[in-house]
Amino acid sequence: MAKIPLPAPRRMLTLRDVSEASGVSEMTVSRVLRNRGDVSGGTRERVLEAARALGYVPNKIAGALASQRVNLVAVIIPSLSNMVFPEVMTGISDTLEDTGLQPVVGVTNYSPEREESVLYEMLSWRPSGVIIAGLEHTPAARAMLQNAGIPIVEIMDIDGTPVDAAVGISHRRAGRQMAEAIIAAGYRRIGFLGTMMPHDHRARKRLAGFEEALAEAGLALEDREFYSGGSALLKGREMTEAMLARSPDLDFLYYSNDMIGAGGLLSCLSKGIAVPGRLGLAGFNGVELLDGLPCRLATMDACRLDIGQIAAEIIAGKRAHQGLGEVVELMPKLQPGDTIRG
Amino acid sequence: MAKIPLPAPRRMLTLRDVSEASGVSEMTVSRVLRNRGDVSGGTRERVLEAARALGYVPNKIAGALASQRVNLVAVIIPSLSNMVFPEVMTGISDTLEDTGLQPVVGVTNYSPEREESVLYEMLSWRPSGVIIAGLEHTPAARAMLQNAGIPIVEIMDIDGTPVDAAVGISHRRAGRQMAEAIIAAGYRRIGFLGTMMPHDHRARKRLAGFEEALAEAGLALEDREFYSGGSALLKGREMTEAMLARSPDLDFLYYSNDMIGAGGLLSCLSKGIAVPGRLGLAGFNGVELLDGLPCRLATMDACRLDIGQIAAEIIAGKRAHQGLGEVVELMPKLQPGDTIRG
DNA sequence: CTGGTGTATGTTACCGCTAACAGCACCATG
DNA sequence: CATGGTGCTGTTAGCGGTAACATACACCAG
Repeated sequence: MAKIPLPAPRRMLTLRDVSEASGVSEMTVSRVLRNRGDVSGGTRERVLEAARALGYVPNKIAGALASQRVNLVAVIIPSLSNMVFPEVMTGISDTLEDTGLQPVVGVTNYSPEREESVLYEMLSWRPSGVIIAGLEHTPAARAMLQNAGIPIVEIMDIDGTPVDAAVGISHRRAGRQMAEAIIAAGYRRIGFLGTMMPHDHRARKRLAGFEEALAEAGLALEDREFYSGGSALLKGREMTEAMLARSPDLDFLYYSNDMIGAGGLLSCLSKGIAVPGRLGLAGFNGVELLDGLPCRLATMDACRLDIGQIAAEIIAGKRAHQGLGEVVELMPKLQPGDTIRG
Repeated sequence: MAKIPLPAPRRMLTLRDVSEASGVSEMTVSRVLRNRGDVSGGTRERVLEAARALGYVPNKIAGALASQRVNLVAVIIPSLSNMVFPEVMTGISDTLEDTGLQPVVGVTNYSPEREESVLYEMLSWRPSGVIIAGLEHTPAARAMLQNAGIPIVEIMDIDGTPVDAAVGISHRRAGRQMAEAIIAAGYRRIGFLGTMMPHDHRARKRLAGFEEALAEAGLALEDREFYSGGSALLKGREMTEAMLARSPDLDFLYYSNDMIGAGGLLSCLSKGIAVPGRLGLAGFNGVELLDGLPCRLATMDACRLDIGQIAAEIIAGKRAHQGLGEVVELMPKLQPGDTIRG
C-alpha cells in the first residue's frame, strides 16, 4: 500500500491532483472514477485510495461539458406546499433512482412568467429531460420546450395539446364524474368552494366539467365562493360557514381541493350538521391527511404517484415506443367516503 | 432592422450561432447576454434580436466552467412531505430571489448514507454554498463540508458543533420549555407520542430536553409510544386511543409533532374527553394546519421561515461579519392554544 | 500633429474533464 | 515468424463559454 501524502486543500482539487498522487495519467483516473473502460485492479485500487485520501470530488461541470451529457432532469411545478407535488416528486425520484438521472426541482408559484424564467434557467443547464406541470405555458416557454431537443413530459393534466408527451388525468372529466355521482345520489342544490388563482388551470377545468354535467342534468350551481392564500383548512371552515349562512338551502358542497373540504367537514361536524344526510360534501385529490379525519371526505384520487412514476419512465426511456405526442391518461377513482349518501 | 434567418435548430445553439447571425464576435454576444462590459446600443439590439429569434439559451455549464462561478446553492433536507421543509424552502427562495443565486434541493429521507451521497452529488456541481439540515452527518459528509471551501450553513438545530455556521433553535431547550409549561399548569402524569425514526435527531433532542425537565421536577414519563410511516393524522388518532386505553390515568400527552398531535386532538374531541381539563395536549412546530382545527393545539413555533431566511442571507454574504462558527439561535415561542389549562 | 483617454470590439488562452485514437506489451494462432 | 487480437495506459483535441489582454477608432487638449 503506497503512502499518499495528505496536503491541506487550498484550491479545488482536480483530476490532476489525483493523477499525481497516484502516479497515473488523468485519463486513467477518470476511467477509474467513472468505472468505464479497462483498468487493472492494482491501478484502480491506488487511484481510489488516492481520491479518497485527498477527498476529491469530481467536477461534473467540466465532465458534462466534455461529454455533452448531463444526468439532470428538470422538474417544474407550481408549489411545494400543496401536498400534491411532493407526492409526484416521490414518484419521480423513486423511478429515477436507478437510472443515474437526478431530478432538480423548480417552483413557479403558479405564475406563468416565473415558469418561463425557471424553465429558461433550467434549460441553461442542459438537462436530459423536462417534467413540467400543466399544459398551459407562455408562448416563449412553449417555444423553448419545443426547441430543447430533449424529452418533455407535461404532467397532471391531459385536457389540451402537449408539446411532446403528457401524463395525467382529465380534470374536466373528473369534474363531470363527481357531478354525476352527486346528482345520482339525489343532491340538487349544489354550491362550489374553490381557489381563486387564475392560473390554477386544473381547478378551473374541474369546475368547468362539473358545471357541464350539472347543466346536462338541468341543474346549475346555486352558490360559489373563492379564496386565495391562508390556511386552507381554516379557509374551508370559514367559507363553508359563510356559504351556509347565505344559502341555507344547499344540500351539497363541492370543494376544489381536499384541504378546504376537510375544513368544511370539520365545521359541519362541530355544528352538528347531518353529513351526508342533510348536506353532502366532496373534495378532490385523495390526500393522505383525510384518513385521519373523524369521517372520510368523498374525494377523487389524482393518481399522483403514478403520474410521477410514468413521467420519469418516459424521460428515462424506459417506456415502449414513446412516439412524440404520447398521451397517457390515468383514470382517477371516485372515493365516496362517508360524505355522499349511499 | 436586419433580417435574421430562422433555421430549424438541429444541434444545440451556441454563442457562435448568435454571433454569426448578428455579425459580431462571440465575446460581444457574451457581453450583451450577461450585461457586462461596454457594448454600443445598436450592437446590443442586434444581438438580443438575433438571440431571441434563434431561441438561444446560454449554456451555463460552459459558462460556469470558464468563469469558475456557479450561481447554485445546495439545500439538503430530510423530506418534502413534512410541511416544515417547504416552509424553510420558501424562506430560502425568497431571500435568494434577488441575489442571482438559485437553490437546488436534495432530499435525504432521513438517511445519513443518502445524505452523504446527495451531498457528494451536489458538491460535484460546485455550488456557491450549502444549506443542510441538522448537525449530525457521517464523517465523510463532514469532511466534504469542511473541505468544500464554500459557506456551509447547518439549519434547524443548534445543539451540537457546526462545521461552519448554524441557524436554528435548541430542540433540547424547546423540549424543556414545554415540560416546564406543562408542569406549571399542574399536569403530572405525562405520556409521550412520537416518531421512531432513529435519525430524526431533533425529535430525539426535544424528548431528551423534555425528560430532563420532568426529572428535575421529580417526574418521569408514564408512558410512551412510537410510530413510523403512514398518515401522521391517523397515526396520532390511533396511538392516542391505544395509549389512553393502556394508561387511562394520564393527564397530558406530548406529541413529537403537530400532525400526530392534531390527530390526537381530533380523537379526544370526538370521544368527548375534556380538553384541557381532564387531559392536556401539546405538539411541536406551529403548522398552519392547526389554525383550521376546532380547537387550537398547544405548540411551539420552530421559526422555520426565519431559519430559511437567515441561512440564505449568510450564504449570500448579506450578513455582517459571518466569522466561521457563527451560530444563530432563534427562540421558539410557546403557543399555549386551547389545550393546556390556563 | 501628437498623445492621452475612452469606448467598442476582437484575440488568445484557458476552465476540468472526456471521446477518440494511438501506443505498447503480451499472448495465441496458423 | 508474421499476424492479429486483447488489455492497459497515455496523448491530443476539443466541449462552449469567459477573463484578461490587445486592438481599433474617435475625440479632444496641448
